[in-house]
Amino acid sequence: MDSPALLWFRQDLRLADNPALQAVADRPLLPVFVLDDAAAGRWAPGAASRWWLRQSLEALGRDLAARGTPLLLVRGRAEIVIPALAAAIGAPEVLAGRLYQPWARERDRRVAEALEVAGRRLRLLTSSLLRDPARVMSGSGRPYAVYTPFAKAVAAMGEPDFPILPPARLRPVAAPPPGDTLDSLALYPVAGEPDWAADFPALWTPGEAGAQARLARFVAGPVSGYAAQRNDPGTEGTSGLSPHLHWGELSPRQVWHAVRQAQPGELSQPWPFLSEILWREFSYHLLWHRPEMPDRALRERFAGFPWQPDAALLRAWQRGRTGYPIVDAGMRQLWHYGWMHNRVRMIAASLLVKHLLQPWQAGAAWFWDTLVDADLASNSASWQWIAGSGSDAAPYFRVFNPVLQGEKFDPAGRYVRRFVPELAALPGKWLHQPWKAPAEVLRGAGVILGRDYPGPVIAHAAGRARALAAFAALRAGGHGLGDTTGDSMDPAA
DNA sequence: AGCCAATTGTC
DNA sequence: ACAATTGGC
Repeated sequence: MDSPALLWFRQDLRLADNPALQAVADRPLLPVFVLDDAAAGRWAPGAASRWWLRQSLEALGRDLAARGTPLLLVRGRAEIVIPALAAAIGAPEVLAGRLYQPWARERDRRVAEALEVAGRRLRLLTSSLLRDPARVMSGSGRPYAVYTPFAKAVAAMGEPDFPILPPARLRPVAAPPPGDTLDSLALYPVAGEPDWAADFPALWTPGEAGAQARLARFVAGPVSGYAAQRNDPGTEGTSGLSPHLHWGELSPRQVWHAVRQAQPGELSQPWPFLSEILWREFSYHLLWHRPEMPDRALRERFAGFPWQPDAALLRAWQRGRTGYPIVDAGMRQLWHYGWMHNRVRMIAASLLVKHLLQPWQAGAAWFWDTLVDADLASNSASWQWIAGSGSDAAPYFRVFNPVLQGEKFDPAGRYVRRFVPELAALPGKWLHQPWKAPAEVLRGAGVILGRDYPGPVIAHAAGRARALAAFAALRAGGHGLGDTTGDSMDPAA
């Protein structure tokens, strides 16, 4: 069989362990990436993701070109572009890794239809998850709604298959059609790298080689102390693999087996980390079975939650000016590096939805634009989890105390001092609650509250009480809330 | 993978 | 006095 194949790269920007690439065998191959923002709509990649994507496409293009099969880049509607390319090279088959976002599922259906009209077909392979979400079902034959039984079920399916090696060589098609340039995809808002990304390269190396290097570094060190170190935002205790996994520069089973090789034997040892991989799987499981997850609360009850949308409060949170140092450190780390430590994501998200009563969708939208690892499944599931509106969510009455969380997880203050430098000279005792510091301590640290650093946007006790009252009103089935802010009431529908 | 106030336990 | 535990939110 020597007919050419079209290999459609989407969120599997790698050569190793790529089932679609393996399925091509040694047929002539045209690799293509299509930037189709119109199909994705609101969920087209955000700014930080586009920065990443541009670099990753550059890397993939280099890797493919080195094997004699340059990557074709095209801007446009996939259901037009893909069938046209398949026709141009006479490919009976288009191969791609399966996507799970609602918009992508719709689009794949349209692409498949357009191909079938011309007697061709779209073959989708599982390449970005350990298990296909449709294949994991509870004993009752229904999808899982709770993480723990889901994780147990996936673990009980046994270790995933070993990764596939990258192909030794690839054959190009005889006459590749012309494509667009990387620049013309306009993944950067202006020519040259955007200035907000100035420090991204210090932390990130997008592309398959960078992903492999990051994985190797993780399994050589942090993975062994993961259970203890993962909650310390001031150290590199986590893997930092999330953006690589999002774009599929690495597959979860490559990660799984690298970790298993470092920690063979009982699954319980590497479990704290592998469990995070399974949280990602669970998020995709939820997205597949509950496609409304990015937009609407999974718990019906929350449809009537009395959120109080407020542009100024949202902006203070976005800019890292809430007056809670651990939260502000996180929001600034996010802006600076396109990434935030997971522990801090929970604290910052909790403050936004509980103390500030801002709808979780507003927080999710900000993360979508600023995170290099923005992922529709993980982002939506996690925001709903923290808001209490998700399947298997944290109960709404769990309200993080940002002072206690800061003291518990950043006891030495390394993290806050790094990202909130205006507080760097404050002694540890006051670092997580500068408004309580005596005047002479503040003076000694060179801090004037309200000028150099804001006071707390809301007192913790008041914010907590208001959040619990809102929740109580919800439980009582009422839609009103006896708040004192009057006209700012605006229950989100 | 919560917080907090009340209660109980220990010196 | 203070720590550990508990139950409601």
